[in-house]
Amino acid sequence: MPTIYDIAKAAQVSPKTVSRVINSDAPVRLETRQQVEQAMNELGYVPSKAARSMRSNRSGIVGLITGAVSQSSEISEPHGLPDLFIVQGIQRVLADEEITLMIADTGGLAKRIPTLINTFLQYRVEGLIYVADRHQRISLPPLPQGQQMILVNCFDDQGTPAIVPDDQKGQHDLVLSLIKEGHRRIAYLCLHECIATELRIAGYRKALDAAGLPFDLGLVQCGDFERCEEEPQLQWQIIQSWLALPDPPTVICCGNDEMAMRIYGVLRTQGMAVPEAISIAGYDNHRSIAETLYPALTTMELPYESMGVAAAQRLVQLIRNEPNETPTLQRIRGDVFWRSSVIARP
Amino acid sequence: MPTIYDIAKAAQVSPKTVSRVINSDAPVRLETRQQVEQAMNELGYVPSKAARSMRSNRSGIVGLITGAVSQSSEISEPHGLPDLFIVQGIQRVLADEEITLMIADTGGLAKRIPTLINTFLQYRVEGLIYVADRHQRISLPPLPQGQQMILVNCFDDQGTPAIVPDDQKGQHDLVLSLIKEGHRRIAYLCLHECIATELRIAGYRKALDAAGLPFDLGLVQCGDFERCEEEPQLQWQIIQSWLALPDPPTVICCGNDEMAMRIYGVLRTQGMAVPEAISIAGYDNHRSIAETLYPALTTMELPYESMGVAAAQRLVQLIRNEPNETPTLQRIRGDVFWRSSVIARP
DNA sequence: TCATCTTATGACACCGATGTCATGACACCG
DNA sequence: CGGTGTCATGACATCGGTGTCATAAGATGA
Repeated sequence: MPTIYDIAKAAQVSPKTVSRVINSDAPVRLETRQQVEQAMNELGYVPSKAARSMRSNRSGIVGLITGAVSQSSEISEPHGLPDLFIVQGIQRVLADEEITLMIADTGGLAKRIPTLINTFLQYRVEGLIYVADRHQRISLPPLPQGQQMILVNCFDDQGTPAIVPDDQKGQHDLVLSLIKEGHRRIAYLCLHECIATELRIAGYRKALDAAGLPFDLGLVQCGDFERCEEEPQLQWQIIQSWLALPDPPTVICCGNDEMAMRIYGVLRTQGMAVPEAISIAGYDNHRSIAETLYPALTTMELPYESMGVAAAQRLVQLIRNEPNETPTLQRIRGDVFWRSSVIARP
Repeated sequence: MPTIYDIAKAAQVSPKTVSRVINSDAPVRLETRQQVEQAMNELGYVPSKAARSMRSNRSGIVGLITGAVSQSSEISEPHGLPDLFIVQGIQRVLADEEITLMIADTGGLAKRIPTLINTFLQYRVEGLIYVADRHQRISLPPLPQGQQMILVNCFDDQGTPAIVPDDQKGQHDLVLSLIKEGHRRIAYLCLHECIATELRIAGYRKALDAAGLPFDLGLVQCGDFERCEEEPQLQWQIIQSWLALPDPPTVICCGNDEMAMRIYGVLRTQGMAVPEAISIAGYDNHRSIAETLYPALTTMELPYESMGVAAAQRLVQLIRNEPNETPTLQRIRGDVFWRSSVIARP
């Protein structure tokens, strides 16, 4: 691979002049410039980032650590695939800023994180992004002074800037939409206990309050049995108990789209049509499920891509040392995706 | 960030001695080594890859280009998500080799490829990987002499080493499994015309031949109507025409798991139970669908992770200049995942 | 005791860019 | 015509490591 010296020799100028042509940071006579450009084309010159970043102290690299990427291949669990969209959002922003993204993944082992961070530090990354596979509280090892970092889909107690989904507002908006369509008795088949579930139940309750509807604790049940053999029966038991109520629910909100998909199966096995007999709503807007299900699923978007965009923009601000008044914990809102699994009630 | 000179000064040795401690490539007196190590710990020394790779001419970086990553966010199409598994497989191998992966994505625009390659060349990547979002023939711009590259999920006419799924063998094995379970009339609702479809139909036919069963052209139909409004009806028409045959099929193979999922919906709407009335098989082993559907879907795995592993291993071989006798086009086989959507026939 | 070898360490140049400063050729002005 | 300013270019040092070679101290053997 030719160097700037090879180009200089071929164009019969000094290396510094070649540098000036590349960076156009000082005037170069047209004729000289053309000679240099010709030499670069003929020799196929590509400048070395290593040399450049050594001199300028700017690597142009941002490092991203994610735990979810390979988790799914090791553990046979619902995989946290959607966080790919977070990476997409980040990429889009960074590409515009001419920043290169390096991605490392923990393979599900937290103890690998220090090693990964160290690798990134060797490349003198200008910033770090940690992406969690689900909304959670985390604690990362301390970084060198001045090293910027952003947390995505998680947060810590050290005040590191963090981008999380607004789970409370999300469930709130979804339930409010259902109420607007005339639903009064809204059941919630939630996920196991976790931060998202807590926030979403709060949002669910707030929406009912806002509409002046009573909060019925019996209508909120955990429907997540970790895909065990008996899951369909257990879920059906819950639904049956709801249907036996004097004032049964007209719609069931599910903890996520996968659960909604399984509830479709359970209901159909029992001869109940969606949405005619009962409406179903999901959460996540996991498109390969929500759009493909028949009928297509009404759901609340988990705004992964927007979260990625927000994270990258905030990191760029930090790197550029631009002032910003964003709170440490930045909550990103999603939209309701209204499809045919919910029908209006008079 | 401290440099090797700072460590040298703190430990009262020469920079070269510090280098020797870091690389353990020459004997250092125990006492000296300890001084150096202490200084490194105290100052939080992290060696600079830029400086290192400049001197050693080895970047330790491999570049990966993928078109699928952001395609899904721009175009509302079935997204090529599963190729994330390819990246996982690659990562796993490269991590063991202490190679860092840089990922760039075209955002679905082929014209961005030269720019992305150029960026990677600036980092002096030791190898390049191009990952396509579906099995296809491609043509990439020429690379500098000596630059290694591997194609994944695609191939070209220039003899670049390529890793593709063995679609023919895949469909063949799936159909053979169905035959072993007693199915004699096997319908195939395939995807639109493409390389995978062609190969899979060939595999389907070969399996029938091997079992001495006749190939009935009428049992192979394109069931892919690109999610248009009328898709369910059109699919039902095809299925109805099959059921009206004097010797109707007992199982339908679908072009992929998403299609199988939609066929579940169509059949149930028409009051046909899966698998009692008719068995269904998919393709891809897209787990969030195949495992979540009720009943769970029998399907042929698209061996994305193995493809990633094979690609990375082969690239490492090329980089290390190790001899290998692998053919240019390397076909990777997947397994049949037998679940409850297919029942045995007497 | 002196020549020879081994061990541990340092001096110095170099990888490929760029920042700083110097310099030569002109143009312009008084 | 000499002083000043601008333009285009080059010489040289530098970023943070490592390869090459030199060298001093101690070990070994004749």
